[in-house]
Amino acid sequence: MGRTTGYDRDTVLQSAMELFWARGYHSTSLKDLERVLDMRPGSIYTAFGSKEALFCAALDRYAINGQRNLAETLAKAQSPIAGLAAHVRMIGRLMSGNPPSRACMMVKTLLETPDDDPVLRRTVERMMREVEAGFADAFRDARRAGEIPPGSNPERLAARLQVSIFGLRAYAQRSDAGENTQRLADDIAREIEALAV
Amino acid sequence: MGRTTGYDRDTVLQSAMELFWARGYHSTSLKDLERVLDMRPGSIYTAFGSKEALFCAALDRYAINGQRNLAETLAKAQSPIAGLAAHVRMIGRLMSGNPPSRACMMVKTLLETPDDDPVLRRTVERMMREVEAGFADAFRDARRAGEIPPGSNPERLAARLQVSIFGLRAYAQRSDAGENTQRLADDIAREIEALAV
DNA sequence: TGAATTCTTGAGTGATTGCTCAACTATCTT
DNA sequence: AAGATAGTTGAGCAATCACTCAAGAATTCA
Repeated sequence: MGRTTGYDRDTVLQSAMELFWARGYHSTSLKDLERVLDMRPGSIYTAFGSKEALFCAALDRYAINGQRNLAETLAKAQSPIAGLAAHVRMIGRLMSGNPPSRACMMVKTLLETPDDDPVLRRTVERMMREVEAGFADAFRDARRAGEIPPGSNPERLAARLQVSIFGLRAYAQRSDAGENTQRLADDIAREIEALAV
Repeated sequence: MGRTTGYDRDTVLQSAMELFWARGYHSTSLKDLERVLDMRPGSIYTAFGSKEALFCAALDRYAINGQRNLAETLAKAQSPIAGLAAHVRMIGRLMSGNPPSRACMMVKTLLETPDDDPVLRRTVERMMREVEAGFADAFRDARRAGEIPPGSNPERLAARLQVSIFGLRAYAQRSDAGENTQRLADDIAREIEALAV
């Protein structure tokens, strides 16, 4: 009973994610959020508690989206290595669309957060560990299947891949990156494929 | 004639650079700057004009530092490829010291600046182009000297290297990166060395 | 229909932002 | 010593920040 909410929580979270992803945490004001979410401050605060909590919920949505994308690409691919290479090529293609930002929202958050931030920093680092662990799982699968040499180190390869993707998407954020982004994504994908025996 | 300045401009710029590098542009307030520079707002404004102009001067100092480091490493090295590999290994070592931030100040600026920022964004992108051009010069030298295959593409290799360094330093910003940073730097250095015939 | 409940509203909170400027201080020249 | 010049000071400005809360609106119960 009582009055029903006049917004759809999922839609609102998606909009918040896009805004935060584009502008970052500090550069996004509550006025911006009020406009984009079409909600008044009181409603925002009863719904999410604080700007920080809303950001965390938005970041969570972003991370879950990314994890689902990776899982789907891996599932569709003929092999783990082919899947990882396809994932990187897809990232390259995504940059040509008009995403809120070409840079990764997790990296943006990592870089604008002080080392000892108890909430945002811990949250984003946990998410990064999960993504990295997902890569490591795929490399482990590849090793088990004999797709890459038995001496390969999945954790090491996973960290190296995350570095490449972090870098690719930071580079892509340059407004003068142009066609380089696609080519770099392809170069990185080829490096992954070159791991196969 | 007239009163002499009570501060050393070079020292002040160094302090400003360290603060901005650590905290980023938006999260650094003038109160922070007043404390770290030991200057009152009036002095800061007569000396630098605005927070943005001071940031640009600090960023310029950062970029010049980096360019000098690269040039010195390349000059000391036995070959261009050896020099680039040494540069990457040096970056890995720098992360173990206590730099204001493990992430690159240029990347931090790129990621916290809107696409159409007329000052900060154009400035940082020009700097990135210069660094990338420096890498390309070294790869061109290597090709001319026959150190890498004649069919190598210096511009492409330079972009790929910049991506690796951007990524490495973003990864290193994670407080849980630990010894991975050193190992990743070494992995990247080996990839460069593997280009040699 | 009216009480109970839930959600929305937006003016307003104190704190902080980047920045200014009139008063003041130090140094130079004569 | 006195005037001219250059640099420093810090109280304070308008704007903005994240956030609050009393009042009003919508819905469900009896």
